[in-house]
Amino acid sequence: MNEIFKTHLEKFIKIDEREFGEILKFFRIQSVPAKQNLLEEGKVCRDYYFVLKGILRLFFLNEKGVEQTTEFAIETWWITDNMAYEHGRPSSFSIQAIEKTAFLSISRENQENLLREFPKMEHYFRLIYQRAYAASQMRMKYFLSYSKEEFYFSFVKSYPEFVQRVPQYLIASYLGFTPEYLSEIRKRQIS
Amino acid sequence: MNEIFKTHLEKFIKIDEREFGEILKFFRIQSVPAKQNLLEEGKVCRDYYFVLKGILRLFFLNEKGVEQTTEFAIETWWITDNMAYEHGRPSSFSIQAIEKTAFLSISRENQENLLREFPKMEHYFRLIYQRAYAASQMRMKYFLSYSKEEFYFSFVKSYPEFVQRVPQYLIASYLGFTPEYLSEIRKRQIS
DNA sequence: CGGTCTCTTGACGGAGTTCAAAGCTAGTGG
DNA sequence: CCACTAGCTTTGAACTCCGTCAAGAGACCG
Repeated sequence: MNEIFKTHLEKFIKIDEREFGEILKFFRIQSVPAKQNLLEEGKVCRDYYFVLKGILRLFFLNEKGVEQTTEFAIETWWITDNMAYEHGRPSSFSIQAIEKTAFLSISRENQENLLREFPKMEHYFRLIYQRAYAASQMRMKYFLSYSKEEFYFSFVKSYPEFVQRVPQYLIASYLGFTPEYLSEIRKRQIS
Repeated sequence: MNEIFKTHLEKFIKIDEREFGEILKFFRIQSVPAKQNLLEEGKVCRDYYFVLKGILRLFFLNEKGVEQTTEFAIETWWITDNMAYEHGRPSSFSIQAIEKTAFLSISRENQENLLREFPKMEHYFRLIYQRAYAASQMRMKYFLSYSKEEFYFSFVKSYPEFVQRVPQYLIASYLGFTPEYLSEIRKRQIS
């Protein structure tokens, strides 16, 4: 399972077996069943998660008490409440497994030590954050430029795997509208 | 003017006068009047911008030909089309000065060389991207949890300086609605 | 003081929400 | 392997937030 992480790292940095072993020591490997929470809104956010197998989602409860999903993470994606993680503060989000999920986790202290000891990991994380930020910048663009209907179809086209693996009401939530409206959109397309 | 950059850097890394001089060589310093573009949609995005004095905005033309602003940058903020910058591709956005603006710019090749030569700058940029990503994650949360009216008032509260310095129609655009509706919201509040 | 850019007003329409109920599907235990 | 149940998806009707359009009122600049 750890091989997934090694293969992923090698896309960004050169790394040998011994080094990888040293790096792994900073992480914990865990596995949770579907529906289980890794982090709960209001609790201090200590860890950053890397998905090895499965899907996680990030969400919060809006004022009506409805869960609002804002991010998914599949294999080789990182996920956390970054603001809370960085400042060691209570989280504004919860994180939950959608499928049975295996993942690595690293605490902020461990991450700091890791980056100090392995400058190539500083390089790696700089690239990871840079890409994550670039992706979220584009997401905001799509969000503002498309109608909800166009937004849904562009999402399906870009991430067909999500539509397979994630229930529709979560996709609707992620895209910022109701499951009822998503159902209506889909009906239009089929006919 | 360069002192602004040095003071900013010192919040993240230790740096002496000689080193700062070396680092500065990777940048160009420029100044543009209000309304001038630094980057135009469709043209290759080569530079990353750091605002010393003034305000920049990032925007694109939607299908109706209306400018949609998605980001502002004031003093000590970085701004670019990150996706295009990273891949050296044509930009999906334009960047324009709102006020007369002085800024530093660095090309991607220069940034790569800078980070290779000064590992502490790799550390600096890792932190910058991490924060930018965390902020955009929270922005998405606000975007999805608030009504347009609440979103406007929370924005005014968090960034009063923007409301002072930026015309209302740009703020409306940034928040994802029309200047007419913003006007209506403001009328409600006053009465 | 003229002209252009920005902000306000109001009438109307439509995209998307809400609520309630029925139809499906998949997982679970017997 | 079937039956039951809980959770997910679909339907439809009423409603509302917000966009569109068009016109007027300020404000700022040369």
